[in-house]
Amino acid sequence: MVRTRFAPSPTGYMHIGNLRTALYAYLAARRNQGVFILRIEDTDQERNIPESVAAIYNSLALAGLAYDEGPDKDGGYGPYIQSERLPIYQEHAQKLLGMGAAYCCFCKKEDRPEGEDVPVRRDPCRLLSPDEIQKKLDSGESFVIRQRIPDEGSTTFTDHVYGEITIEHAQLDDQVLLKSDGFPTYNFANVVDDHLMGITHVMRGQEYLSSTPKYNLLYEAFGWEVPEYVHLPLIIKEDGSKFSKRLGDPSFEDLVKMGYLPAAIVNYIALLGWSPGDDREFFTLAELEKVFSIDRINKSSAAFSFEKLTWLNGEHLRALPLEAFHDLAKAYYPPELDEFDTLKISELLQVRTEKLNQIPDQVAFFADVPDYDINMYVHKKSKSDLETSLTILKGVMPLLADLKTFDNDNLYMLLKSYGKDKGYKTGTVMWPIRTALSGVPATPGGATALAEVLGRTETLNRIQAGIEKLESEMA
RNA sequence: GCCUCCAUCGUCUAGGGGACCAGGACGUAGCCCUUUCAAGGCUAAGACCGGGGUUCGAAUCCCCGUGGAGGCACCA
Repeated sequence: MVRTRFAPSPTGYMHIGNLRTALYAYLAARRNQGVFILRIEDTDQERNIPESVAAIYNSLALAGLAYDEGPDKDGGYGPYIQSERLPIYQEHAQKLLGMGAAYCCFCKKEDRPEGEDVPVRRDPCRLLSPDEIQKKLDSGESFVIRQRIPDEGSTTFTDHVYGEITIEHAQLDDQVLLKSDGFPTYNFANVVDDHLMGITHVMRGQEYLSSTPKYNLLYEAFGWEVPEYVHLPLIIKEDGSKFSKRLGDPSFEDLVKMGYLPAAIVNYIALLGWSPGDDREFFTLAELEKVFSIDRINKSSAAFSFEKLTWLNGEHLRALPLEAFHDLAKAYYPPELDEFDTLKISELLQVRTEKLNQIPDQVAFFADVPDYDINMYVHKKSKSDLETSLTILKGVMPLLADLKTFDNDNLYMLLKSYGKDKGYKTGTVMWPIRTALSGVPATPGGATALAEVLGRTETLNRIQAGIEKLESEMA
């Protein structure tokens, strides 16, 4: 039985790399009919940000990553919040102390050598005699519990992504297991909980690769089975730097606010570091659950491309049923659009929208024709100039007023044959009409589609306004 | 400083000794379609970091170099 977990610490927002770790852990579980667990790692009292727990739940829900066990979903392995498991860590730390695999350290935090190039350190407290330790304990001196790393030898493990890794013990610090405030460190809590919760596959960022032997030493000290490791490559920005909230890089929730569909984001990040092996790129979460496989995860870090995400978002938008797209688009329509058939507008928009938040700009002209330059009537490819525009707008007015059924098909037939009669190519007729109706160079849909949405009255008004503009400004 | 990892088009990637004068996608350019813009179709430019091996044969295996990244906290 495969059991995976997503174990975020509530210290900020859910960034892209976190979400992908969650996604892969989720997919690995689903793919193997396993169990996906959410565990909150709130062991850092200082960095905890209570609101970010809500962000975690929200992001997971948005992404559709449903967990089988978690703080609000007991599966018999709880509690699933580390701050509620303190006695468990205490007990296990004592066990380690008893075995000599750990020791008490009374050094102060400030004693640690400063600087960028900190050498591997063997703590002086290792050498304290039992008497000395007892004396310090009795005097109430604060202390931490450190792991006793063997001086000699090395540890080798096999990672599913990176293969066999060997680290010399001399490279490993005597890391702190239990802090002086009684809280465990990530390193310790993680090992204890992963074992107690029966995690079979530990999925986490590549940054843990070289400290993994410390974890294995702990597993071995307890006599526990070491889990399978799946270390994931980093996600970076296109300039090679890391994502950083400080520099304004968007979180998952930010991306959603920017008009990206959660489904598209999930699809995109699934592809950052993993590929299906064929040329397919469009996947729903349900489809990913069927094809995901750990052994197709890549080793090298991947750059996040907003351009490609935007394209994929467009693909997802277009794949939506019209009604679903409409429901999403509605939120971006200005209130003035209510007088029109917004479903029809959505239909025009769907194939031309890559990001939801571009919609307001795309539809602004429906509410109001902007003040545009008269030269917008000039378009070489359509063989449109000021004179033809004026002539055509005037010539077309009575025909539009008389048209029985004012819809796209009939408008198109009418205007096309008008052009044929007068010796204009269709584009020459359509250009000035579309311009008069919109006042913008690019519109979602052509002249007749816009006219249908605007309706006969508004269409005639706008064309009349166009005629007047041309007449006054051509003089 | 020490340790570990990584290295194919600008970007995401396929490739795991011969099927590769390296395939797909985004982006870019051009053409087609066309009622503007999109969408769609077609085409083009664009990469195996360098050097040594191993082999009949290397993008694929090994070594060295170079470049990049990560780790070395009472942070996770």
